[in-house]
Amino acid sequence: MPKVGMEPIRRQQLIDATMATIDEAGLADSTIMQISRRAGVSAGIISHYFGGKDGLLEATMRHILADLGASVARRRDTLNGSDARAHLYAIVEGNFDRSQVSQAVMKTWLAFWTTSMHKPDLQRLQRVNDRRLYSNISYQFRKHLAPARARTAARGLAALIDGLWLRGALSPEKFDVSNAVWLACRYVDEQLADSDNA
Amino acid sequence: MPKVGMEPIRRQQLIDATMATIDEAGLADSTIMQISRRAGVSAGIISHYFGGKDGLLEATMRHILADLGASVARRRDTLNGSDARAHLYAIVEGNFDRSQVSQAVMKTWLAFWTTSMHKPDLQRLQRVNDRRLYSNISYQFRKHLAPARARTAARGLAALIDGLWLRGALSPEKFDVSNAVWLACRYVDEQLADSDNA
DNA sequence: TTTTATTGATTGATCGTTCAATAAAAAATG
DNA sequence: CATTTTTTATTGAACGATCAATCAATAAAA
Repeated sequence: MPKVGMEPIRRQQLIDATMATIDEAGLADSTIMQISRRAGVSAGIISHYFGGKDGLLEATMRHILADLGASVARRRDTLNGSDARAHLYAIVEGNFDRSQVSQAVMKTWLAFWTTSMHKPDLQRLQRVNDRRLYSNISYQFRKHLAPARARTAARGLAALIDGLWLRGALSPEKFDVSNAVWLACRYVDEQLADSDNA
Repeated sequence: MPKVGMEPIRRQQLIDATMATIDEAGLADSTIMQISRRAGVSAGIISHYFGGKDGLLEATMRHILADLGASVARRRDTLNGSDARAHLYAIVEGNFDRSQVSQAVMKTWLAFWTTSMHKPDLQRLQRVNDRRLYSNISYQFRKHLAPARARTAARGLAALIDGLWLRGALSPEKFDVSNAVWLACRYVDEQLADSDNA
């Protein structure tokens, strides 16, 4: 089996297996033996490629964060120079991208949020992502709203996105993604409409 | 030390110690020895009063859920027969009650959310609480909005509350509770204002 | 003397890590 | 082209550490 250039393949297999295992058993009950077995390799491989279980978990979180960033960036690249509303819509839609709303990804996200509270490395990762979402939203709102109002609108939209996403993750029912996107976009409309009055 | 009627005292001590330990080390790294040591008792006591570690965790979650329910109920009892807006404000304020926004409680909440995804017992608890929040909000909105619009407004407000709360929990900065309450109440205002148009 | 409350060492099981052994591909050699 | 040699990839048993649960012993109140 050994062939050169296995590293990126194994890394991806193990990251996928990690999310699938977390989806099935939860992070607390995910052992490296379950993960490696699902990936079709031995347990020792994990320490070889990731230095240990912690390294695998951090790599998995980085992978999810990169996916989210790419989902948003992809949609925003299609509208160069469009108005703020279109950018805000793109941000909302990117956050509810297909790659972000599978059971496995949502459960992994939540598990990492919980874990990151006590692990500085993961906390830093989570925070960078959080600030980026807020900054992007805030920047767009500032095009139409005074700074203080833009900050408020950005806080509200970021919270609404996270909240819809969280409730979708926790609910046993199927996550109605298009309804969540619609709700968040309506919030954008309401905030921008307020710029006429005030 | 042994005196009759120790059970309720010990149970409360152990539940408090559980939240404090989760706050400090996270649920994943909270052992029954750490918890019992913090409570000033031996490890064996936990199995004696709660049947095991799982029983202690479920009792802790029940305790937090009861606190949240009481926080909301207390505020709503003071306004018998008031209008929908006042009830919705009370629900918002109850969800951001002092007892719900301490670091220890927020970290415990998040840990239980994550765990509940894989433990039917905890999932049922979490779900009952979730439905109650939504039902209460939805009922109030229906006084002023058509059913479909009331449902949407309720989904939005519930998500906004959870999202603000989640971002407050995850942020390293101090949770600006009054700002969160204000933001959620503004959302209530906007939804009720829409009943004039449409 | 009886009952209630509590202890904490022991037990059994689980898990992450390590590392010497192995196997296959790639490179070197004739 | 056939072979040996080297490199790369992988295995999985053994080890050490950790933890939840148990239960016989203990101590204080009733």
